[in-house]
Amino acid sequence: MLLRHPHNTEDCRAVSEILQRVGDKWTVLVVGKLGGGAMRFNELRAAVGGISQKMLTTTLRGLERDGFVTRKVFPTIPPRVDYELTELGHELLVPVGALGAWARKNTERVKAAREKFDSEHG
Amino acid sequence: MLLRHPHNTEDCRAVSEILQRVGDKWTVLVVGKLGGGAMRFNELRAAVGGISQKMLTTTLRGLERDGFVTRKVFPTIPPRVDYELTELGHELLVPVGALGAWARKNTERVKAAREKFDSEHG
DNA sequence: CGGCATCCAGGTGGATACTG
DNA sequence: CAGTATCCACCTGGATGCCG
Repeated sequence: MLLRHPHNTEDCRAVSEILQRVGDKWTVLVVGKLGGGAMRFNELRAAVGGISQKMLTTTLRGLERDGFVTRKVFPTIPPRVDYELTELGHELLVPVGALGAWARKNTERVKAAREKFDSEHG
Repeated sequence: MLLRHPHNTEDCRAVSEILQRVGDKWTVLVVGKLGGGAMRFNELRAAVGGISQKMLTTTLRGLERDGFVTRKVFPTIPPRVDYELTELGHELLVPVGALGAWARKNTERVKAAREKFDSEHG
């Protein structure tokens, strides 16, 4: 038998947890932007676009806590804070990027399925 | 080469959308269980565990709408409804499984990072 | 500049009751 | 058995104001 995708409960829970972790509104957008190199707080905010100050702070704190980004404070006036992906953060981008590639490749199929479903169900 | 991952805004949005789509509380659990083959409603509910009737219905409807599962009704008494992954659903499981594999492989690193962060930040 | 504190609207999901 | 309908607690995230 081929090595199939895992479908026992524990593995599914692990998958579910990581997906919920990175599946919030901003996390992958922020991580994606940081994939290009270190950025300052407001620089990152402008690059992501549409994110509130509160949510960028919250998102970055969570990523820092989990070891995906580092936070470097320069005690200057005005203050400067740099955020950068860790090695772990870069590694996370690999499977996330794979999922993204799948998504881009199959948007049309999903869109077609939705239109079919919606037309059939009033 | 630093540009291993896509980090332009459009790609990140696509990734973000699919992650939010499958990043809800139950979707991957349900899809994961269905990866083993077709299942009836209550059978699936017992297999997933802890999911309410309402949420299983909602989750399955969403998956059906997007073309990830099929719903087959047998007009018997009592009624019987089978749910099964489509080809698209099976394909989705590949990148999702990859992310899950990454998650299982790195839980310890994340856990260690969290403990370090929490001990340093009161 | 890069935060934190507060308030609040909307969405998510659980509990319960009812139905063909 | 496999739903639908309703109510409600909680959480996410946006807006605003203040601060070192």
